[in-house]
Amino acid sequence: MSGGGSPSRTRAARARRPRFERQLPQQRRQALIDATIECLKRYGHEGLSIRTISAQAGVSVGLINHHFPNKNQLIAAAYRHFNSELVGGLQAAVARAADSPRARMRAFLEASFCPPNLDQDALAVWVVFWGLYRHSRLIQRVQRDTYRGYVRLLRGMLAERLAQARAPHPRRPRRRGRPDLRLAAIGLTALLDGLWLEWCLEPGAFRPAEAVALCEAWVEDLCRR
Amino acid sequence: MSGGGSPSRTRAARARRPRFERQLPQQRRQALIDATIECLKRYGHEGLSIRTISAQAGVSVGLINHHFPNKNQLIAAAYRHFNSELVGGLQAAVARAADSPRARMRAFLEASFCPPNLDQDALAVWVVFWGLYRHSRLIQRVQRDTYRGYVRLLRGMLAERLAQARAPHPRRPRRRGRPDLRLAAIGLTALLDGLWLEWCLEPGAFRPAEAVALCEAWVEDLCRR
DNA sequence: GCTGCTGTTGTACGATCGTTCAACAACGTA
DNA sequence: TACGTTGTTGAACGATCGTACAACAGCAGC
Repeated sequence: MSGGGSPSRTRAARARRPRFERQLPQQRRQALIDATIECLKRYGHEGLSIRTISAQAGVSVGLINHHFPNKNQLIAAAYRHFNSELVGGLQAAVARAADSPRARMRAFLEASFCPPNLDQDALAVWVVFWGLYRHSRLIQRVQRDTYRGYVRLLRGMLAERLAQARAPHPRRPRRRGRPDLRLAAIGLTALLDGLWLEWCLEPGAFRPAEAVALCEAWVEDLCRR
Repeated sequence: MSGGGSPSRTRAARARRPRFERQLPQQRRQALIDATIECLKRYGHEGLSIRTISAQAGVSVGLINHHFPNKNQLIAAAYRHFNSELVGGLQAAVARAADSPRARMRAFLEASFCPPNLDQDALAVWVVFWGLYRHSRLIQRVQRDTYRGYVRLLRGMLAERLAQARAPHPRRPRRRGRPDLRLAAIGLTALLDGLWLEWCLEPGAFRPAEAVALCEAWVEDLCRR
């Protein structure tokens, strides 16, 4: 209606709103990844459809296959992004903390039990990705690539925390039954993940601060052994 | 080919293999539920299709809607069965154990870290169900119905275990910082679930016995406080 | 203002989805 | 042996799925 019917380059024709905006591939790819995660949060596994995602991103159905070879590659890219956001956020929180093993561990735990990590929507996203894990080599590869960074971060902090606890009495004999670092890391990871899972499933069951306290108490017990 | 072309009731006609076997609704329903779980183990979320499930059960596509009003009801029934198998198995293990709080707790833990509960296939099934949780009221209802039994079992055992630990010194004042039963149950559940999850994701990372030991050490620490 | 590239659109296609339903057939009953 | 009940089949329906592709159009460079 509002002008522009003529093909001649009148001022009105030039001023009309473009039907779409071209973007750099990198930006568009990221927008599609964000839309994928948003769809997972809103609709769960059913949100993983080309049409749902493209609608969420405000683009046409054909665009996804222009930027990604197929749907699975988009999902894997979204999983990679989601994972690195988590690990990156935790690393940043640790880096911001005071320069002591105890403070770093606390910062790590508090970041783990805060938004955006402690979020029911986030659990919904994780769970769908986990459900794809067994039958998608792409997802398995992303998992292997990113999980390493998480384990290294947690293990490093636990190691320096335990080392500090022993430091005041360097010649004290190692008590029988002191768990090795490997089992300690396994246990802390389990407690952390389990609490995180429980809270997301039933946010009213306990407060995030209680989860942090439970984890810290666990580490304290380890140090006292 | 092999006889029976004639509609007359010859002996060959009567002896021919029936094209299908009628079953009681209850039996057929259970067979469909079993097939659903088997499909989830084999194909993950993609196994949740009417055709896949009916093929697994060896019946036609139409039969499912004869025994279940729709697909979601079948899935919910499968989830209910899967849950009660778990809780029932754990209860049975506890009932078989010696009559002491410590033995019961150990039996519970060992059953938790044994097949069929400790199983990668089982995790794949759980994860798909969890992915449906947020967007299916049916699944939410089943979860609410069955999870209660699990929590009650675990909480009861932990309560008697902690009570026993206090028993020898009934008049000893309650120490500062002793966690209440509520938080203790939350922590044990988290540790248990987290270890179970970790093992299923990476079965080589630790042995089931180590998981049991970690949980028992955690309970021991609780008792000593 | 024109041209070229390429990001973007939207229709079309075949496959598969959940569900329906008329017809079939197994088997208890008389 | 004939009948009636009802568990069972399998074709068919419309909807939706992922992907392909020809046409369109935004925008930089000349």
